[in-house]
Amino acid sequence: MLKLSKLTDYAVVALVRLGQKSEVTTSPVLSRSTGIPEPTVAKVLKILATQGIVSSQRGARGGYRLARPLEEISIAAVIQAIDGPISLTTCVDGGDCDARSTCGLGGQWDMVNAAIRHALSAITLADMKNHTVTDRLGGLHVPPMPDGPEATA
Amino acid sequence: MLKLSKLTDYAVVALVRLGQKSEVTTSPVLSRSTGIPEPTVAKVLKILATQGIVSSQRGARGGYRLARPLEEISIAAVIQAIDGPISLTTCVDGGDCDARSTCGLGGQWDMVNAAIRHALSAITLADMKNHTVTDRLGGLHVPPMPDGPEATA
DNA sequence: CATAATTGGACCAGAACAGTACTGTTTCCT
DNA sequence: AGGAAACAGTACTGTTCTGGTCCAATTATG
Repeated sequence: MLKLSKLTDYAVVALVRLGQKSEVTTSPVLSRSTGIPEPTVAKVLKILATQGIVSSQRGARGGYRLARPLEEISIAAVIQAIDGPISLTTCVDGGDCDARSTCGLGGQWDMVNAAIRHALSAITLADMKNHTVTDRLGGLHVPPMPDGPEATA
Repeated sequence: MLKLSKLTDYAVVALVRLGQKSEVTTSPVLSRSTGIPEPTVAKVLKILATQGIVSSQRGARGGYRLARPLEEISIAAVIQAIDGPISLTTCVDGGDCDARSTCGLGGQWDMVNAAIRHALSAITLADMKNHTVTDRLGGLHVPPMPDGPEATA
């Protein structure tokens, strides 16, 4: 379906929320403020920590914090952190393709991959937060939450 | 992994090959000329027929034929035919998202989806064929990719 | 009209993913 | 110090989806 994993979706949500507060935040708090199940959000944060997207603080009073400002994190980076490399086909450069000699289109997919990657790299998490481009949202859309309507959990 | 199904890859290969002959072609013939297993190529063509990408002729002496010239078929169309709609998340407009009220980013993904769709719509099957870099099959070299074929509209 | 060729649709097996749970390590607070 | 809180890593389970196979409907041909 050419859809990215739900984990990635969660990652973006959590990261945007995380970018709205400067102090470290724990998984349970993030879970409550985003609506994502606690184990899942914990898993996502864990992965993001290993990829350097967020920095973690262990121990009591620990939590997670954005390693970079939202403006510096592209959607592509998040996708690559969670879902792995962005390669539409297995026929990428270096990949093994048994029908390579007969398929006739060499590595044309690289062009497509590059296009996708470029489009995804141009959008940052800040773009996801600032509702700049999207007034055309016909449906229900959420008010731009002032600042953490939870935090006092 | 943000990769599309192998079926889609096969579809592109089969379509490009199909575009190189004007008469109707059967699945077995296409299988032999592409290297794709017969049942698989048959399945792919079947799906493409239902989506109107190719026209089919049942019965003896039947086969498949391109419904549109290669130049008129975009990669996006093929992907949508095989993999379904291009929607990176389930949170698209009209989709059901239980965490919609809390995720905080309304339908920002639509912007990302649109970017992807645009990038994919700009590449046609003719672009996949016409290509001059098919000479280096064994090597891994990325085609000229200045800044993305067309992603910045 | 019978036969053969070919598409059309349904079915089944395998893998990949999402989600959950558990255990271990680290750090703060009392 | 001792206990509690929170991250880190691993393992497991259930579900979904892709990929592949088989049988039925259809049509030209002899």
